[in-house]
Amino acid sequence: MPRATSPELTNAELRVLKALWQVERGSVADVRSELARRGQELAYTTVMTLLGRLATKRAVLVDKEREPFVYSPAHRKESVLRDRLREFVREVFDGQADSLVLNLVEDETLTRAELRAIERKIAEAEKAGKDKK
Amino acid sequence: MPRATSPELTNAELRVLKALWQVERGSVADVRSELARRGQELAYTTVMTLLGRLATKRAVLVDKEREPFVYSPAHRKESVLRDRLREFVREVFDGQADSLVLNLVEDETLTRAELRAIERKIAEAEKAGKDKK
DNA sequence: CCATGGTAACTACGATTGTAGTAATCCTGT
DNA sequence: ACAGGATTACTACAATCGTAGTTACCATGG
Repeated sequence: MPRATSPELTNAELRVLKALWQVERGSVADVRSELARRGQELAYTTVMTLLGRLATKRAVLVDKEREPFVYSPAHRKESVLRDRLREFVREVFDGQADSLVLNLVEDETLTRAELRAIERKIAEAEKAGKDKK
Repeated sequence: MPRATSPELTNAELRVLKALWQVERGSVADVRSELARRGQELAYTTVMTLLGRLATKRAVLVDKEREPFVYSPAHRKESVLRDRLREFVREVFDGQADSLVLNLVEDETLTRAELRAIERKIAEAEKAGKDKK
Protein backbone atom coordinates (compact mmCIF):
# COMPACT_ATOMS: atom_id res chain seq x y z
CA MET A 1 0.00 0.00 0.00
CA PRO A 2 1.24 3.43 -0.84
CA ARG A 3 2.48 5.50 2.02
CA ALA A 4 0.18 8.40 2.77
CA THR A 5 3.00 10.86 2.40
CA SER A 6 6.39 10.21 0.92
CA PRO A 7 9.47 8.03 1.05
CA GLU A 8 11.45 7.79 4.24
CA LEU A 9 12.77 11.03 5.58
CA THR A 10 16.02 11.13 7.47
CA ASN A 11 16.27 12.79 10.85
CA ALA A 12 18.04 15.82 9.46
CA GLU A 13 15.36 16.19 6.84
CA LEU A 14 12.65 15.89 9.43
CA ARG A 15 14.18 18.65 11.52
CA VAL A 16 14.14 20.93 8.51
CA LEU A 17 10.60 19.99 7.69
CA LYS A 18 9.55 20.79 11.23
CA ALA A 19 11.05 24.23 10.92
CA LEU A 20 9.17 24.67 7.68
CA TRP A 21 5.89 23.67 9.27
CA GLN A 22 6.58 26.30 11.86
CA VAL A 23 7.03 29.11 9.37
CA GLU A 24 4.35 27.59 7.13
CA ARG A 25 6.15 28.71 4.00
CA GLY A 26 9.40 30.53 3.41
CA SER A 27 12.81 30.86 1.83
CA VAL A 28 15.94 28.97 2.69
CA ALA A 29 16.92 31.88 4.91
CA ASP A 30 13.61 31.73 6.74
CA VAL A 31 13.92 28.05 7.43
CA ARG A 32 17.49 28.48 8.40
CA SER A 33 16.73 31.07 11.05
CA GLU A 34 13.88 29.01 12.42
CA LEU A 35 16.33 26.15 12.77
CA ALA A 36 18.79 28.45 14.47
CA ARG A 37 16.04 29.55 16.83
CA ARG A 38 15.74 25.92 17.86
CA GLY A 39 19.43 25.54 18.42
CA GLN A 40 20.22 23.91 15.06
CA GLU A 41 22.93 26.07 13.51
CA LEU A 42 23.45 24.92 9.95
CA ALA A 43 25.27 26.42 7.00
CA TYR A 44 23.01 28.12 4.49
CA THR A 45 23.91 25.58 1.85
CA THR A 46 23.24 22.72 4.18
CA VAL A 47 19.69 23.88 4.64
CA MET A 48 19.40 24.29 0.90
CA THR A 49 20.66 20.77 0.33
CA LEU A 50 18.17 19.36 2.79
CA LEU A 51 15.27 21.32 1.34
CA GLY A 52 16.35 20.14 -2.08
CA ARG A 53 16.33 16.55 -0.96
CA LEU A 54 12.94 17.03 0.62
CA ALA A 55 11.69 18.45 -2.66
CA THR A 56 13.04 15.45 -4.55
CA LYS A 57 11.14 13.24 -2.16
CA ARG A 58 8.03 15.31 -2.75
CA ALA A 59 7.88 16.21 0.89
CA VAL A 60 8.03 19.92 0.18
CA LEU A 61 6.86 22.02 -2.73
CA VAL A 62 8.97 24.73 -4.26
CA ASP A 63 7.66 27.84 -5.90
CA LYS A 64 10.34 28.91 -8.36
CA GLU A 65 8.33 31.68 -9.92
CA ARG A 66 10.08 34.30 -7.98
CA GLU A 67 13.43 34.35 -6.20
CA PRO A 68 14.24 33.54 -3.55
CA PHE A 69 12.35 30.29 -4.00
CA VAL A 70 9.55 29.72 -1.60
CA TYR A 71 9.28 26.34 0.05
CA SER A 72 6.20 24.88 1.66
CA PRO A 73 5.39 21.51 3.23
CA ALA A 74 3.65 19.11 0.90
CA HIS A 75 1.81 17.34 3.72
CA ARG A 76 0.39 18.14 7.07
CA LYS A 77 2.61 17.54 10.00
CA GLU A 78 0.15 15.08 11.47
CA SER A 79 0.28 12.79 8.45
CA VAL A 80 4.01 12.72 8.30
CA LEU A 81 4.45 12.07 12.00
CA ARG A 82 1.81 9.40 11.82
CA ASP A 83 3.60 7.60 9.02
CA ARG A 84 6.78 7.78 10.98
CA LEU A 85 5.07 6.41 14.00
CA ARG A 86 3.48 3.56 12.06
CA GLU A 87 6.82 2.64 10.66
CA PHE A 88 8.41 2.76 14.07
CA VAL A 89 5.77 0.61 15.68
CA ARG A 90 6.18 -1.94 12.96
CA GLU A 91 9.96 -1.92 12.86
CA VAL A 92 10.73 -1.77 16.55
CA PHE A 93 7.68 -3.08 18.35
CA ASP A 94 6.63 -5.60 15.71
CA GLY A 95 3.33 -3.84 15.38
CA GLN A 96 2.48 -4.15 19.07
CA ALA A 97 1.40 -0.60 19.76
CA ASP A 98 0.03 -1.52 23.15
CA SER A 99 3.40 -2.83 24.23
CA LEU A 100 4.89 0.47 23.15
CA VAL A 101 2.46 2.43 25.28
CA LEU A 102 3.05 0.11 28.19
CA ASN A 103 6.69 0.98 27.88
CA LEU A 104 5.95 4.66 28.01
CA VAL A 105 4.00 4.22 31.18
CA GLU A 106 6.53 2.03 32.89
CA ASP A 107 9.19 4.49 31.93
CA GLU A 108 7.09 7.21 33.49
CA THR A 109 7.31 9.15 30.28
CA LEU A 110 3.56 8.94 30.53
CA THR A 111 1.80 8.99 33.85
CA ARG A 112 -1.38 7.13 34.36
CA ALA A 113 -3.09 10.47 34.75
CA GLU A 114 -1.96 11.42 31.27
CA LEU A 115 -3.26 8.14 29.96
CA ARG A 116 -6.64 8.89 31.43
CA ALA A 117 -6.53 12.41 30.06
CA ILE A 118 -5.90 10.99 26.61
CA GLU A 119 -8.75 8.59 26.98
CA ARG A 120 -11.06 11.42 27.97
CA LYS A 121 -9.93 13.55 25.09
CA ILE A 122 -10.68 10.75 22.65
CA ALA A 123 -14.09 10.17 24.13
CA GLU A 124 -14.88 13.85 23.74
CA ALA A 125 -13.67 13.98 20.19
CA GLU A 126 -15.77 10.95 19.38
CA LYS A 127 -18.87 12.50 20.82
CA ALA A 128 -18.28 15.82 19.08
CA GLY A 129 -17.67 14.18 15.72
CA LYS A 130 -20.69 11.92 15.93
CA ASP A 131 -23.13 14.11 14.00
CA LYS A 132 -20.62 15.40 11.46
CA LYS A 133 -19.92 11.87 10.39
CA MET B 1 23.14 11.22 30.75
CA PRO B 2 24.53 7.85 29.70
CA ARG B 3 22.32 5.71 27.60
CA ALA B 4 21.11 2.69 29.52
CA THR B 5 22.32 0.36 26.84
CA SER B 6 24.58 1.16 23.93
CA PRO B 7 25.14 3.43 20.96
CA GLU B 8 22.54 3.65 18.24
CA LEU B 9 21.67 0.44 16.53
CA THR B 10 20.64 0.41 12.91
CA ASN B 11 17.47 -1.33 11.80
CA ALA B 12 19.37 -4.23 10.31
CA GLU B 13 21.26 -4.64 13.55
CA LEU B 14 18.08 -4.51 15.54
CA ARG B 15 16.54 -7.27 13.47
CA VAL B 16 19.53 -9.44 14.16
CA LEU B 17 19.43 -8.62 17.84
CA LYS B 18 15.77 -9.57 17.97
CA ALA B 19 16.58 -12.93 16.48
CA LEU B 20 19.28 -13.35 19.08
CA TRP B 21 16.90 -12.52 21.91
CA GLN B 22 14.66 -15.19 20.54
CA VAL B 23 17.29 -17.91 20.60
CA GLU B 24 18.76 -16.44 23.81
CA ARG B 25 22.26 -17.40 22.79
CA GLY B 26 23.71 -19.07 19.75
CA SER B 27 26.06 -19.22 16.83
CA VAL B 28 25.92 -17.26 13.62
CA ALA B 29 24.13 -20.17 12.05
CA ASP B 30 21.53 -20.22 14.81
CA VAL B 31 20.81 -16.54 14.45
CA ARG B 32 20.75 -16.89 10.72
CA SER B 33 18.11 -19.55 10.75
CA GLU B 34 15.99 -17.66 13.25
CA LEU B 35 16.14 -14.71 10.86
CA ALA B 36 15.16 -16.98 7.99
CA ARG B 37 12.26 -18.25 10.06
CA ARG B 38 11.03 -14.69 10.21
CA GLY B 39 11.38 -14.18 6.52
CA GLN B 40 14.76 -12.45 6.61
CA GLU B 41 16.99 -14.42 4.29
CA LEU B 42 20.54 -13.15 4.67
CA ALA B 43 23.89 -14.49 3.60
CA TYR B 44 25.84 -16.19 6.35
CA THR B 45 28.52 -13.54 6.17
CA THR B 46 25.98 -10.77 6.38
CA VAL B 47 24.75 -12.09 9.67
CA MET B 48 28.32 -12.39 10.82
CA THR B 49 29.05 -8.83 9.86
CA LEU B 50 26.01 -7.58 11.71
CA LEU B 51 26.78 -9.61 14.80
CA GLY B 52 30.32 -8.29 14.64
CA ARG B 53 29.08 -4.73 14.50
CA LEU B 54 26.75 -5.40 17.38
CA ALA B 55 29.69 -6.76 19.34
CA THR B 56 31.73 -3.64 18.59
CA LYS B 57 28.86 -1.56 19.90
CA ARG B 58 28.74 -3.75 23.01
CA ALA B 59 25.21 -4.76 22.23
CA VAL B 60 26.09 -8.43 22.15
CA LEU B 61 28.71 -10.48 23.93
CA VAL B 62 30.82 -13.07 22.18
CA ASP B 63 32.20 -16.15 23.78
CA LYS B 64 35.27 -17.07 21.75
CA GLU B 65 36.40 -19.85 24.00
CA ARG B 66 35.06 -22.46 21.75
CA GLU B 67 34.17 -22.46 18.06
CA PRO B 68 31.74 -21.69 16.66
CA PHE B 69 31.58 -18.49 18.68
CA VAL B 70 28.56 -18.10 20.85
CA TYR B 71 26.77 -14.79 20.78
CA SER B 72 24.42 -13.48 23.43
CA PRO B 73 22.56 -10.20 23.91
CA ALA B 74 24.29 -7.78 26.25
CA HIS B 75 21.05 -6.19 27.40
CA ARG B 76 17.48 -7.12 27.95
CA LYS B 77 15.15 -6.53 25.08
CA GLU B 78 13.03 -4.21 27.18
CA SER B 79 15.90 -1.84 27.87
CA VAL B 80 16.95 -1.61 24.28
CA LEU B 81 13.45 -1.06 22.99
CA ARG B 82 12.87 1.52 25.66
CA ASP B 83 15.94 3.46 24.66
CA ARG B 84 14.82 3.36 21.09
CA LEU B 85 11.42 4.57 22.07
CA ARG B 86 12.79 7.40 24.17
CA GLU B 87 14.94 8.50 21.31
CA PHE B 88 12.03 8.35 18.93
CA VAL B 89 9.72 10.34 21.16
CA ARG B 90 12.36 13.00 21.50
CA GLU B 91 13.39 13.11 17.87
CA VAL B 92 10.00 12.87 16.22
CA PHE B 93 7.46 14.02 18.79
CA ASP B 94 9.67 16.56 20.53
CA GLY B 95 9.25 14.69 23.74
CA GLN B 96 5.45 14.86 23.67
CA ALA B 97 4.67 11.26 24.44
CA ASP B 98 1.01 12.02 24.96
CA SER B 99 0.71 13.42 21.47
CA LEU B 100 2.27 10.22 20.19
CA VAL B 101 -0.29 8.10 21.96
CA LEU B 102 -3.08 10.34 20.75
CA ASN B 103 -1.85 9.64 17.27
CA LEU B 104 -2.00 5.92 17.85
CA VAL B 105 -5.55 6.18 18.97
CA GLU B 106 -6.70 8.43 16.16
CA ASP B 107 -5.01 6.11 13.76
CA GLU B 108 -6.92 3.25 15.32
CA THR B 109 -3.68 1.43 15.83
CA LEU B 110 -4.86 1.46 19.41
CA THR B 111 -8.50 1.26 20.29
CA ARG B 112 -9.88 2.97 23.30
CA ALA B 113 -10.53 -0.44 24.72
CA GLU B 114 -6.85 -1.25 24.46
CA LEU B 115 -6.04 2.00 26.15
CA ARG B 116 -8.26 1.08 29.04
CA ALA B 117 -6.74 -2.38 29.14
CA ILE B 118 -3.33 -0.84 29.42
CA GLU B 119 -4.48 1.42 32.19
CA ARG B 120 -5.89 -1.52 34.08
CA LYS B 121 -2.72 -3.50 33.63
CA ILE B 122 -0.68 -0.67 35.01
CA ALA B 123 -2.97 -0.28 37.98
CA GLU B 124 -2.64 -3.97 38.74
CA ALA B 125 1.10 -3.91 38.44
CA GLU B 126 1.23 -0.98 40.78
CA LYS B 127 -0.87 -2.67 43.38
CA ALA B 128 1.09 -5.90 43.14
CA GLY B 129 4.41 -4.12 43.47
CA LYS B 130 3.33 -2.00 46.41
CA ASP B 131 4.58 -4.28 49.21
CA LYS B 132 7.73 -5.39 47.43
CA LYS B 133 8.77 -1.79 47.10
C1' DC C 1 45.79 -38.42 5.35
C1' DC C 2 43.32 -35.41 2.83
C1' DA C 3 39.36 -33.22 0.76
C1' DT C 4 35.36 -30.75 2.19
C1' DG C 5 32.36 -28.22 4.57
C1' DG C 6 31.74 -24.98 8.33
C1' DT C 7 33.60 -20.94 10.31
C1' DA C 8 36.11 -16.68 11.15
C1' DA C 9 38.68 -12.55 9.42
C1' DC C 10 39.12 -9.23 6.27
C1' DT C 11 37.77 -6.67 2.30
C1' DA C 12 34.34 -4.59 -0.89
C1' DC C 13 31.08 -1.62 -2.64
C1' DG C 14 27.31 1.19 -4.05
C1' DA C 15 23.81 4.00 -1.54
C1' DT C 16 22.62 7.20 1.83
C1' DT C 17 23.52 10.74 5.40
C1' DG C 18 24.95 14.91 7.35
C1' DT C 19 27.37 18.66 6.46
C1' DA C 20 29.31 22.00 3.62
C1' DG C 21 32.37 24.31 -0.17
C1' DT C 22 32.59 26.58 -4.88
C1' DA C 23 30.98 28.58 -9.06
C1' DA C 24 27.82 31.29 -11.27
C1' DT C 25 24.20 34.67 -11.29
C1' DC C 26 21.37 38.37 -9.89
C1' DC C 27 19.85 42.49 -7.46
C1' DT C 28 20.74 46.76 -5.24
C1' DG C 29 22.67 50.69 -3.26
C1' DT C 30 26.32 54.14 -4.07
C1' DA D 1 28.10 50.91 -13.88
C1' DC D 2 30.02 48.18 -10.48
C1' DA D 3 31.08 45.90 -6.06
C1' DG D 4 29.18 43.15 -2.76
C1' DG D 5 25.79 40.44 -0.57
C1' DA D 6 22.12 37.08 -1.51
C1' DT D 7 20.77 33.09 -3.90
C1' DT D 8 20.89 28.91 -6.62
C1' DA D 9 23.14 24.96 -8.82
C1' DC D 10 26.55 21.72 -8.63
C1' DT D 11 30.04 19.19 -6.39
C1' DA D 12 32.41 17.06 -2.35
C1' DC D 13 33.41 14.03 1.12
C1' DA D 14 33.96 11.22 5.11
C1' DA D 15 31.00 8.13 7.83
C1' DT D 16 27.70 4.75 8.07
C1' DC D 17 24.61 1.10 6.15
C1' DG D 18 23.09 -3.03 4.11
C1' DT D 19 24.63 -6.67 1.90
C1' DA D 20 27.95 -9.88 0.59
C1' DG D 21 32.45 -11.89 -1.60
C1' DT D 22 37.24 -13.85 -0.72
C1' DT D 23 40.77 -15.95 1.87
C1' DA D 24 42.37 -18.84 5.14
C1' DC D 25 41.88 -22.23 8.71
C1' DC D 26 40.70 -26.31 10.96
C1' DA D 27 38.39 -30.43 12.27
C1' DT D 28 36.16 -34.66 10.73
C1' DG D 29 34.58 -38.52 7.87
C1' DG D 30 35.88 -41.57 4.65
